[in-house]
Amino acid sequence: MHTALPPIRTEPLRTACSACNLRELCLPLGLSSADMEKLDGLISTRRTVPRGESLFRANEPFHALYAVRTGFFKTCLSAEDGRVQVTGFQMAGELLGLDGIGSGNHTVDAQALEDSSVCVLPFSDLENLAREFGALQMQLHKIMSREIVRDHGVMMLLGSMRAEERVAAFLLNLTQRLQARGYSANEVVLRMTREEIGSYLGLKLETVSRTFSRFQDDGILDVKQRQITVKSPEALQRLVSTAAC
Amino acid sequence: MHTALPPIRTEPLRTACSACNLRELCLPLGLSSADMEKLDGLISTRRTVPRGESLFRANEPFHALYAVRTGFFKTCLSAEDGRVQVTGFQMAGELLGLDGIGSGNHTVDAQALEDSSVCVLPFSDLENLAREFGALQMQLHKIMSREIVRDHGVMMLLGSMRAEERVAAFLLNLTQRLQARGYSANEVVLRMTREEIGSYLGLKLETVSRTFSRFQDDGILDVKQRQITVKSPEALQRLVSTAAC
DNA sequence: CGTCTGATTGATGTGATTCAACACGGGTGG
DNA sequence: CCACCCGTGTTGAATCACATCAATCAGACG
Repeated sequence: MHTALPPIRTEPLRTACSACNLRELCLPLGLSSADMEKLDGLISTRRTVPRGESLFRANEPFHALYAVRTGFFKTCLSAEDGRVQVTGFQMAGELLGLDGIGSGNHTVDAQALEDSSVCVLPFSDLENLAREFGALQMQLHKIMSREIVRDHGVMMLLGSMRAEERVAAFLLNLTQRLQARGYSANEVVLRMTREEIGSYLGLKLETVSRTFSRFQDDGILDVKQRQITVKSPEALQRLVSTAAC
Repeated sequence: MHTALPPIRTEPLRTACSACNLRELCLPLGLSSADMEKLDGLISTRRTVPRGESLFRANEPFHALYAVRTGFFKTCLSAEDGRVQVTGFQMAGELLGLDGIGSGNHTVDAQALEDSSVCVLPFSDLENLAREFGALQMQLHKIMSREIVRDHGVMMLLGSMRAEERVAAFLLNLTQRLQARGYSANEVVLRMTREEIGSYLGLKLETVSRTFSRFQDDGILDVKQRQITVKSPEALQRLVSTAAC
């Protein structure tokens, strides 16, 4: 410990991909350190998004993908008639904006559910870099493919699961992703409202609330507002995997 | 007209991408003719899939994407507990297999609903070619992105639409895709059963059947088994867009 | 011509929604 | 510092849309 002057930059030194603690979860996964340095050069901008603000909105022109550094987002698809569907929740290391590539315009709103920061990945630069580095290209393709697979899972959930199973699957998915980021698998602080969970799961907020209460009665969860303690992950797992029987 | 000997090859000359009538709907979209010739070289194999057979199955290793040349497919996701979700129906010009890129294994079963044929696109070759031709890379990214957007639309459908709206949206989507391929927008021969439609839409087959009947009573459709005549596309459109009101 | 799969239709059941009342907690302003 | 308020969450009762169960029908096919 030294007693020298305080650092001149109050802002912390910009974390490079190569030094980012998310590199095993994010775009750089599988890249050599040489390739990763090239990727560092690409990320010239970062952006902070205060809670409640949008990172981008539907119909805005698409220019970049965004990698969540810190915080938590939701993506919403809006229908002409005003209905809104939450299509996903994104946490650190996950990519936002893939929906915009196809048409050149974003198709969903990405809103921060808590104060958040993202790395901006200008897409044409990313494509250029991907053409140079097969590993980056492959990783990008894998990420897009996994998003498709995730969506298929949600389709299964929405198409054929009952409320209890949906909520159980949602909680398991959330805890697993948090665990991969070094958090406890049993303690979750929900960043979203019951209504947002319901929208994602195709349920009304009352049904989500009731299901949480039932899980608490059954000793599976401890629910204190948004503070959830998973007392029996096994029970949740049983609910999703033996659902039809 | 000449009277010479019959052609030596009974098989018709292989259609190249550059000469394919699907090129405006398929991967080659937007490629220069020079690029398209390179793509021709990539497609060394074609495959026919008889009705009822699988093009690939979940958990099989992923090697290639498939472009539907003729016919009709469904993709199914199976849960451990035996439940099955139809995740999509694919027709001429559409790509199959994107789900397999992420893990290296297919995650769904792709089954032909009628005798079909596909172009086989070995994925590593495709990635190599995409690295050479920015236009091909861009087109591949767009196709994957559009699949994500489509999935989001299905999530909206499954999450917040009622049975009538789901069936109306399904029929509209089908007729629009058929129309883009030169078929009538009013006459549809369904290639799938009521049960498969129901699985896709998150409904039971009886509900699908009843909804068809109701549409017929309302004068919106003419239903004769799998032969559907859309008498009022406007009414269908109204159902999906003014649903919440 | 009988069999079989897929489709239709009706009667009944039920899980989720709707509507409504109330509770909680965090923030603001008197 | 407390009263009030507002967004959020919980809970109950009634309702409804879809599922379930069951019978019958229509074509396709051997």
